[in-house]
Amino acid sequence: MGLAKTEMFTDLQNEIALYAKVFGHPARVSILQHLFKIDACVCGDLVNEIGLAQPTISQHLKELKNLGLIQGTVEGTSVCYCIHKENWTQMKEVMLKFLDQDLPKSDCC
Amino acid sequence: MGLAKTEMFTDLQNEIALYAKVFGHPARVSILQHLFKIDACVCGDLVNEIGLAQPTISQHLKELKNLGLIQGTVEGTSVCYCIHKENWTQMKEVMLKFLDQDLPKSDCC
DNA sequence: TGCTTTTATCGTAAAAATACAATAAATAAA
DNA sequence: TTTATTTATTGTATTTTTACGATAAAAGCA
Repeated sequence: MGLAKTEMFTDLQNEIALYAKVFGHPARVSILQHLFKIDACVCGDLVNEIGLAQPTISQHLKELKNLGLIQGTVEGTSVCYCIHKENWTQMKEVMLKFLDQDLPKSDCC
Repeated sequence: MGLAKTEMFTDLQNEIALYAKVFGHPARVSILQHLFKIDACVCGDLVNEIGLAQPTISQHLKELKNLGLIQGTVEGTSVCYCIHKENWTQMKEVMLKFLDQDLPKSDCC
């Protein structure tokens, strides 16, 4: 992207945007859905599950890990990933507060 | 961004990603928060409210409108924008279902 | 009609995101 | 130690996003 002028926005606005940006790609949505679905760690089968090259998946996993939404533990030659429960809950609170604002009762335009 | 291979993902995954992408910039988050805050239409003061150039704001508004999250009606020389209530509610349902999935009870990694 | 105000569009420079081949790194197995 | 397996990193071409100056378009006012 071009350079977003983050300094002119509040911390909350930037935080919401950062979370949203990581959900802004279907591959990462897919990875997260898979982690929820299997209800456990994913050890290595993500590349087969999603049809992207291994470096691409690794890059997406890194972004999710950088935001703290998933965690990975080394298990032999492979790495097991799962949802970071605490951080996911914290993210959810922030996003729900943004999405769940009261809509105006009156019709204006 | 580079080209996302949307054809290899489900409609839902692409829909979630599209909504998230539009929230993935603090300026658009700010615009939406302002629309909620004033609980009415915004007619022209968005450029002063947010510190970006007028064409930039116009571009962000267009993206929000393209996704149907806001609507605008012409009012003289200015245009009044507000949240599109039905579409916002629909978007919220999709996003909440994604964010509010059950976390695994067991600690795996 | 001519001028002002407000918003949209066009064009474009700069920066970021995406995808993947090539390669490195790390661990297990032989 | 050598080989195999799995994941991370590097490098890079392509595309998209962002921001804004310049300009057009649309409506009100003089």
